[in-house]
Amino acid sequence: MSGNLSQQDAPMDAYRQLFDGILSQRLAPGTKLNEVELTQLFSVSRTLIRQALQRLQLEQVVEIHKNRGAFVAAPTPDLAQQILLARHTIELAVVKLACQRSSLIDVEKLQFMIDLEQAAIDQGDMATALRRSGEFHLQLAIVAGNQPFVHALRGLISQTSLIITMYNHGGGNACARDEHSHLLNAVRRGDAEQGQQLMAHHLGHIAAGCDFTQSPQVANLKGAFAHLRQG
Amino acid sequence: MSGNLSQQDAPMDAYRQLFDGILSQRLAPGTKLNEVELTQLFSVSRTLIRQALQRLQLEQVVEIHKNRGAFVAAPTPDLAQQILLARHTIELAVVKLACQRSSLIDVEKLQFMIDLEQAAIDQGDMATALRRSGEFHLQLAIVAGNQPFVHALRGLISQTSLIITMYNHGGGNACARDEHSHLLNAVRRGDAEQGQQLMAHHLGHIAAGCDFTQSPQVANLKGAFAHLRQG
DNA sequence: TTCGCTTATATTGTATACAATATTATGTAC
DNA sequence: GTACATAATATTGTATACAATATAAGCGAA
Repeated sequence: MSGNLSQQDAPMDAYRQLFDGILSQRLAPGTKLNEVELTQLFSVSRTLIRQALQRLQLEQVVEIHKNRGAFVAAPTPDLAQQILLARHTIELAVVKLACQRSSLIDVEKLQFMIDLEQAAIDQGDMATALRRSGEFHLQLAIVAGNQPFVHALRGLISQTSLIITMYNHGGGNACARDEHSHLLNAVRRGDAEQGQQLMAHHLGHIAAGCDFTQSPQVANLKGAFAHLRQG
Repeated sequence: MSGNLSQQDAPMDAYRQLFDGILSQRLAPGTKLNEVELTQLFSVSRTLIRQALQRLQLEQVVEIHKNRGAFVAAPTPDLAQQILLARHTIELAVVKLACQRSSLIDVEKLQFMIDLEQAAIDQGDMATALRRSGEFHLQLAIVAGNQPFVHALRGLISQTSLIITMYNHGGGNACARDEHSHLLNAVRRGDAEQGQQLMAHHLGHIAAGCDFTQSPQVANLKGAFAHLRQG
């Protein structure tokens, strides 16, 4: 049903916790990810922590500096624009494929994800909304049926979350629901032309909502995972 | 000058050996990569072998099945076409950027890489030629100045090598030199339109050279690395 | 023989131990 | 007090040891 990269593993656990922490903006860009702290937070050995960190690095969400440790990535304005351009290129191709291939079930699932995103928005939980927005885009790539696109977008979408955390100045993301809905309508009708146009606008809005002249806030590690400290 | 992903490390060593082995077609698709055998071949501990394998997995060049081990990836015909489509999408964008941004030094380096590839062809070393062909495409992405494209293409190009190993039936790749040269000419002139057209043809030829109706040859591990066995 | 079961071996998964490097703290000279 | 050198600490890098799983071998019954 979804990308089957060996689910339910123990290593996956630390990975997903960190991944969600980053996408939900609990882990701010630049945050140092101390390995032993993470072992205590997740109750696994450093081996698995390091696996998770390496994977996150290869997804470009974490930077690892030799002998210095791992940090949540903090894309520069220049890199941020490269990322958004890459998304533009890939997602235009994705939406075209999705328009050509999507089944009824695909559309239903996408609609469900839009509803989930909206629910988060209604509750004022913008962090969750942001994460679900990303999941919608990724699902679109899955529907498109192109594994390399899914793979590439997984990293790019996560990085976009970091970009929004760093450079977005409120407001801009609220219109996301309508844009996703309109996008899905184009997919429903199989109107690739229209779908691509909407996607281009949508991604353009993300970029437009960002101010690439000022910099980050760096949170601390234990604070971000306070909710799962037992003691 | 090139992508600076921490060079000269010990872990990099095992990674690069395996990577080159795959790209040079010494390691055939489907080959089981036994961890202890690799420790002996490369004289490092399993820790580093596993790191290398994980990285190769995330580049989609190796598949790791839980409790079963690592195998050189063997793309199905369907996946192969997805990969070539992804390359088409990304590399058309890449060549456009390269046409807009390339400096004189960039062009010289690209020309040098074409010469290297041709040298390998002249010596009849098609495996090396294939690897260098891939390096040319990757360098083009570097010149284009888009890090996500570089990142994505690294994996896609490697996978293409596997595809050619599995499905290509001779001949088709010989025309590569001229195609790369023509491509570079378009970049020199900054003619994005022409560059994209040539790139589309070039990638089309790769696909055209493949017969997706028959399957692989699987080599053994020790044979592929016989040249570095000290004994 | 061949199928199925049981046991032995091999291989991978995870945790720990040790080594190398970087960071911080301490103390002394100026 | 500041700057520098040196020592103590903390953190990461790598190798090994142990656990869990899968694979292969042996064996008996149909």
